[in-house]
Amino acid sequence: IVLQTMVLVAFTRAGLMRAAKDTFESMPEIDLVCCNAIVSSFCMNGYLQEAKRFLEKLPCQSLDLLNSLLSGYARERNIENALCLFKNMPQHDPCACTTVIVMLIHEGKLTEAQSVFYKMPHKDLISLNTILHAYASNGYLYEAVSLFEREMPVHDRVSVTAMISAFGQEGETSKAKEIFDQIPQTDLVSWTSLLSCYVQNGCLESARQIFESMTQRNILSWNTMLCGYAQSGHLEEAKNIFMNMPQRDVVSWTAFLTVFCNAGDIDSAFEIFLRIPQKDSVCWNAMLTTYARNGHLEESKRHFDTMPKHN
RNA sequence: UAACCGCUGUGAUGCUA
Repeated sequence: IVLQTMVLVAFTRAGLMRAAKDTFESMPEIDLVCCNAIVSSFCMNGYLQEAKRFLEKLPCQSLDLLNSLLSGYARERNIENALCLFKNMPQHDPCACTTVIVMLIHEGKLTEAQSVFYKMPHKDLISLNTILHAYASNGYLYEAVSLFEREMPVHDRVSVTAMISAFGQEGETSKAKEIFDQIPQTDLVSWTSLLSCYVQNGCLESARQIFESMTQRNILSWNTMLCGYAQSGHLEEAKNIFMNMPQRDVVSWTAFLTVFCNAGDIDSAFEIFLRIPQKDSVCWNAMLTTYARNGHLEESKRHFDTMPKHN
């Protein structure tokens, strides 16, 4: 059993689910370990109907397996099955609750997410952070602050990052900075969110200082700084960032395109647009906006008709 | 029983409304 289980697991890690399943079915005897292995790998690879069928045959269904299936449903946004499974689970651990809460938030059902949250017997830091972030990013600043200050015994970088973007969206840059200064251990994400806060509020000098003092940067931090210059029409600075960044993605290209949109330089914008690898709907829209904002009705109509997708 | 490692539920960037 042990050897065959090892083979089975090797197949699942390689994504060869068919072979894993054949291995499982050829086993003369099975035990809990190999059952768990096959079912959880079905879940992780999106074979949920298979997972469910196997799971129903097992004499005892471990909470871990039910959680795996639940997160499988959540991943493919199968709300109905997820909620049904959740209701019928013998226990709701923080992991299962958080999975459902995230799914509900994703669906815009904040009230339902809240009610799952309130019923949790043990609210761990991750579930608190999840709800905090939902408040913070949906404009419920008061609720976010109150949760953060009154109901959370401890905070980590994730909690603080949520608060920074909440304050940032409300234009409270100094409160964002105040909270940032309380983080015991900052990381790239918290630095970038403070950077983004300054950028969103047009504090380009503070943004620049933050950006320069960052000990590490990734494409998101470069993009954030680029957006700051792009949105405020700082052509030279934007060019400088764009030329010096180690890598570029669609976001970088689109941000750079908007510099020319704002400057009314349609030809340069279009040149940029043509060079964007892997165009997505946002960059198509950005080009459309460039025509529309600058009074080129005919061009914008033509561009609209060539767009692969409209939203 | 403990330590370490790996996986797993939460955080940061672009157009428009």
